[in-house]
Amino acid sequence: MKENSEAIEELKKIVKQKGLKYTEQREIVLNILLHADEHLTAEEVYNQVKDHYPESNIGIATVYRALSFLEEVDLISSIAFGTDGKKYESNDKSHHDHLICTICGKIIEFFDKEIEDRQDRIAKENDFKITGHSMQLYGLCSSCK
Amino acid sequence: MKENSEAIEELKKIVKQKGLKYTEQREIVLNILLHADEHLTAEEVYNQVKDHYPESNIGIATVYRALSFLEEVDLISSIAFGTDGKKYESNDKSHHDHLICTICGKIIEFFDKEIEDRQDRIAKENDFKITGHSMQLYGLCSSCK
DNA sequence: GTCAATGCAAATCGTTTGCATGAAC
DNA sequence: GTTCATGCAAACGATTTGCATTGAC
Repeated sequence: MKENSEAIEELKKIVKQKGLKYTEQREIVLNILLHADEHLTAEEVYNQVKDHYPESNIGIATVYRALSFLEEVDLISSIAFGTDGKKYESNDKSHHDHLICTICGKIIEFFDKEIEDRQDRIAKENDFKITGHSMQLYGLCSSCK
Repeated sequence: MKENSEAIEELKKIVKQKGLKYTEQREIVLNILLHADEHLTAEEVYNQVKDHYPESNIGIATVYRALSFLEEVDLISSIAFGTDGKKYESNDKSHHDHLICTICGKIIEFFDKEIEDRQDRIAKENDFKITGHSMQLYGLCSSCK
C-alpha cells in the first residue's frame, strides 16, 4: 500500500532537509494516522501496523520513536487525557477542539469561530502573541450520561 | 500547622457521613492544594508534604490514594495539561483558563464569560453533560516577544 | 562505508495493589 | 475490638533507552 498524500511528500521533504533517513516505518505510522478517523494511542497505532502491514516486523519502540519524530516536525499532534495516555492525530485535518467523555474516552471534535475570535482578543488584551492553543471540554457523552 | 478553612470542614463532614476515618494525611494533602497557587502533580504534592510536614512520614501511595479520594468527593479536581500528566487543584478557587508563555513559562489566568457560554452551547449541541474543561493558549508574553 | 534507524530486551517512570501494621472510631 | 487507612515493597502498564544489527544514502 503506497500512499502519495501531501503529508507523505512533506515527510520526505523534511527528512531530506534534515539529512535523516526516509524509512518505511515512519511512513507507515504517518499513513495510519492519516487514515484514522479517531485519535489513536501509541499502542493502537502499533496494533494497526501489525494488522495492516503484517509483513513489516515493526517494534513498539519504533512506533514511539516515529510518533515523537512526527510530532516534533509537526505532521501530527497529541493530546493527553486522564489515564488513557497520549493520543495522536494527523495534522492534515483542519483545526478543531475536543469534547472528551470522561467515562468511555470517546472524543468528539468541534470548531467554533466565536471562541477562536475571543481567544485572539484575550491574547491581544494580555499582550500575548498566540502560537497555538488547546481546549478540551470534559464530560459525559450521550451514551454514558 | 492547623487549618480551619471551609474545605477542611467539608472534608470532615464527608468523611463522617461516609463512615470513614478522618486522617491527618488526607488533611495535609488537601491543605497543600488549598494553599498552592498552581496545579500540582502527585509527585509535587508528595514533595511538598516532605518539605512542609517533615514529621509526617507519609508515603507516595497515600498521596495518590488521598488525591483520588479528594477528587471523588469533589474537593479537588484534576486536569491533564499537555504531556505533563495529571495535575490537581483545589475546587475552592474560582474557575479560570490559562495563557502560557512558551519561552519563559509564565502563566496568566483569565476568565471569559462569552467563551464559557459558547462551550455550554457546544456541549448541548453534542448531547454532552459538561463536568469540566481546560483551555490553554500558548504563545509569547510581552517580555518574550 | 558511514551514520541514522531499527528491533529487541532491559530499564525506567508514574501509578496501583497486596499485605501486615497502626490509627480512628 | 472492629474496620479503615497507612507504609512499604512489589507489581504493573506505558514509555524510553542501550546496544548490536540493519538499511538508507
